[in-house]
Amino acid sequence: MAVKARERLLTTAEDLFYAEGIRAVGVERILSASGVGRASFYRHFAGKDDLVVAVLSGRDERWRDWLRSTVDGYGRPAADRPLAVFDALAERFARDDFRGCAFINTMIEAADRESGAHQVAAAHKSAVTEYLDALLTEAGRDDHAELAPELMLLVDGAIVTALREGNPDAAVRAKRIAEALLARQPDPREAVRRRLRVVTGGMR
Amino acid sequence: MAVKARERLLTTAEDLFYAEGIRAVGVERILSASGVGRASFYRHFAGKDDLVVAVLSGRDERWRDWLRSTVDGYGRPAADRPLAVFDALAERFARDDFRGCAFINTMIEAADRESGAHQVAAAHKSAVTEYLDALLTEAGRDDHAELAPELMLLVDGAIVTALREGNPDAAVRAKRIAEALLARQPDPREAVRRRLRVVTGGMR
DNA sequence: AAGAGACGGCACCGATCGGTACCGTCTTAG
DNA sequence: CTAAGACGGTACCGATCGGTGCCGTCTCTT
Repeated sequence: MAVKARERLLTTAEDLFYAEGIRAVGVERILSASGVGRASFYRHFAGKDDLVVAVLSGRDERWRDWLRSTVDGYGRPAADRPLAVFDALAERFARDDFRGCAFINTMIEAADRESGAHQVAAAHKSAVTEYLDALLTEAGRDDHAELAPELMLLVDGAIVTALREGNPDAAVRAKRIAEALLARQPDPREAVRRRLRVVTGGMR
Repeated sequence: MAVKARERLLTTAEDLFYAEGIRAVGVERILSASGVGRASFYRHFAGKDDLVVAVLSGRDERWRDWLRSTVDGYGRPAADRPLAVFDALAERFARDDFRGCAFINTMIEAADRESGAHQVAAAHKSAVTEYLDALLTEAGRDDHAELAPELMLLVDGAIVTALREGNPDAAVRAKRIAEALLARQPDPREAVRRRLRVVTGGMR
């Protein structure tokens, strides 16, 4: 066996789900495309839902590894790395099989928030937000806690826009917005609060 | 007949499609929920695809009417109206049946760009972008042509984020980003180009 | 060489998909 | 009052959905 059945199922399903949507792809399609027998499929996975969760979990891990290594690969100083995220996105958007964010797509397709697929997708977005927070912190931004969700909104907006327009322009557009955001004069009241927090650090 | 069958089909289908997704809702569900007979459905619509396009077209028109009248209803000066869009969004996000943007959802669900549903959805987004452009122009922004797609990216980002987080916070977040964006120092080269365009206006 | 486990193929299940045909009823306009 | 048309109900169609069971083969390990 060149490649194990389980692996073939995962990669085939990931490609089909991403390209056409989870609901649009039946088990039969995955079986014939992967060359795996029907019985073997149900030996490896409890059912389609189980496969979906496994596919998304794998993609989550690999996607975040890709982002981290791509941003690191640019070799820019820490201060520039938050913006470099949008350069990485531009690479993604230019791929000819780009079909948006698999996790956003899943949260929209799997309307039920309790479903396993929906929760894996939600967890992915939280993890990426945390990564942005870390990048901002390493860049020395005191306002990282406010900026991270704002950058995340720009990331998701860029992804949806790129999908909608069918070209990668949205990445540079989002980067320009992020530049304006990072250049923003911090709210003076917030700044005072932050300074106080440092001075009284740890006190209660 | 209190309400005509066609109307009941459209409103019922719109609710179900928006709440659960187009693919997730079968014709049978729409029929039983609306109380319309199967034959009557196919008398009014060529098929499910036809119904989907009709539903989306209606929603497109009503959604844009709602946005325009809501923004106008705030009674703010023209200069503040672009930002008021995000106040309107906040109202939408707070509705308990909020499930994101029906058109983004459709473009994601209907992966085929050639499908009627996909194209209606794409046209909706273009129309909203034009509306933003008009608001910015009326606000006296020379850079309206660059700003409109940027605001649109923020709108879509806010919608997706609000859906993801399950609360309306993303609206104020996007508004703060938009404020930073509108306060941005215009690119001096762009400003020169704009000034030139005015001076040589209409010349060729 | 032999046994075990992984595998692909296939038949089959009930449920549901989108869609068609026909029929009796109810409303409405002339 | 009557004829026409809109309507709801139902039976039915082939196709596909997710899922189960069995069977023969192929490949490893011992």
